[in-house]
Amino acid sequence: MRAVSTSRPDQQRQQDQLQDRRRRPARDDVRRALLDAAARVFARQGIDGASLDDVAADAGFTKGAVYSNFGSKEGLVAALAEDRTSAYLDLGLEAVDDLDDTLAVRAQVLGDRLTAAGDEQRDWHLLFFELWQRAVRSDDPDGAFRDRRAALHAAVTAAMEEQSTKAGAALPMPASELATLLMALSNGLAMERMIAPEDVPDDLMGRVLALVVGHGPAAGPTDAQ
Amino acid sequence: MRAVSTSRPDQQRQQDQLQDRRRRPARDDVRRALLDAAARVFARQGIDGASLDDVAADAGFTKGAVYSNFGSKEGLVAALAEDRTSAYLDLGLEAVDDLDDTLAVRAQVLGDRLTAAGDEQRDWHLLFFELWQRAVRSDDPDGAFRDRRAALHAAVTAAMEEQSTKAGAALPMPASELATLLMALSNGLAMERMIAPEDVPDDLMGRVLALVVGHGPAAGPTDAQ
DNA sequence: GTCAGTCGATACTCAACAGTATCCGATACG
DNA sequence: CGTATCGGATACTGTTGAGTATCGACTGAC
Repeated sequence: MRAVSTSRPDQQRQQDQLQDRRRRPARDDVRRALLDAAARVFARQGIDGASLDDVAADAGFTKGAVYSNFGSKEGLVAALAEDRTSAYLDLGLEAVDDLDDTLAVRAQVLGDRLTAAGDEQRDWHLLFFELWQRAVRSDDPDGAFRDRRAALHAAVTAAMEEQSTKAGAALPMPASELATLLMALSNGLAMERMIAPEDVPDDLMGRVLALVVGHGPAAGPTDAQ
Repeated sequence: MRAVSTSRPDQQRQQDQLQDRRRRPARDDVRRALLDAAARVFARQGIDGASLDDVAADAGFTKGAVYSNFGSKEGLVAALAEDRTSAYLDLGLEAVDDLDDTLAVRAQVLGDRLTAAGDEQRDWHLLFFELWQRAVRSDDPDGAFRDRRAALHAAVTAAMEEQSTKAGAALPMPASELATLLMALSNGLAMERMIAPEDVPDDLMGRVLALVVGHGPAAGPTDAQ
């Protein structure tokens, strides 16, 4: 059962890992492994800076597997964007959900969670910025990335409205603008934190969000009128 | 896209433009032209995606000029970072300077200016993000980009403190954190605006800044209601 | 057990590009 | 003028990497 790897080629090592020895891995597993490897390698070296050989080798396969599964490098990138942007959306929503407190406290907690998530997923965040760049450069308005971002924005907006209603407190600006602000702040602070961690305290984002949200036109935290 | 030019090689066209025909352009002019072309081409195609031939051709020269002036592609990128990051710093400081009003109003104006600047300099902003990426990936703590960013942060912090003193109003958080916040917000909102302009109203940044700054612990101006 | 189809490995092609060596003409200086 | 130097053009090299053609082994169906 031990994965003896003395001098046998990569694809056999991979097969040992994924299933029993000499068994061909299921297609979905290969796909997954390649996508995960692509996320790692692209994040570290940049999409343009990484070759398909690099990606495939990291997954324990060869380029052939990539072409068989994704058709081209561009196809791999598109699949990756699809795959990982969904994960991002889920993470954001999860952070907003099932909180039960005043708006300001919720905002604080949300900020802390997003900051922590950004730290843990530094690599993925780098990849995210690169996908964003590609989407902006290719002014195709129907890219997967744009769609996903729009969905995230809509979901966050809805969550904001819901939270505001539940808390019975008005928001300081339209929910949709707050959603934009949240996303911008999350990305912007993550950037600053990556390049100069000492300038971005752990709780900064939470404090700012609490400040903004707690300053509603109809109901601040202390002056409920 | 050939202009009216018939068949004369590029370097002669360039010489015609910069000085009289057949006159060799001054070294500094060549350098400038190459840097400007690099900013344009890199912003549009990405640094990795653009070849030195592309850059040189855009400036009306050939690759030889690049190697003669910058030694390597990496050298060109470094010089570009040096050149353009200074410009960015100046723009930020200029936007903060010579304002004379309440803190909140100043914040509002500052936000508007930064937003407008981001719109006008979309290309440069894209390049900026790519330089940021490179700086983050190469964890060399002494890169020109990091240094420049640190200088900008320090300058903005100082400006914040000065403004706060002049206005006689306390800030809602340390000036240094406000500086971080300002930079993050500027970058983050610029990103959102590039990919989804309709989600980011012109005055959003100004309003948020005013909201934050107007909510000082010791002196909110009138407390918005 | 046999056979067809599939999937990934392997070995290529071909183009693009960073970098280099050399050349040539304009400028600067005697 | 004549000559040396300098800076950019031109032609070349080597390498890298995307994409392709083919091959062989595993799988699943009967």
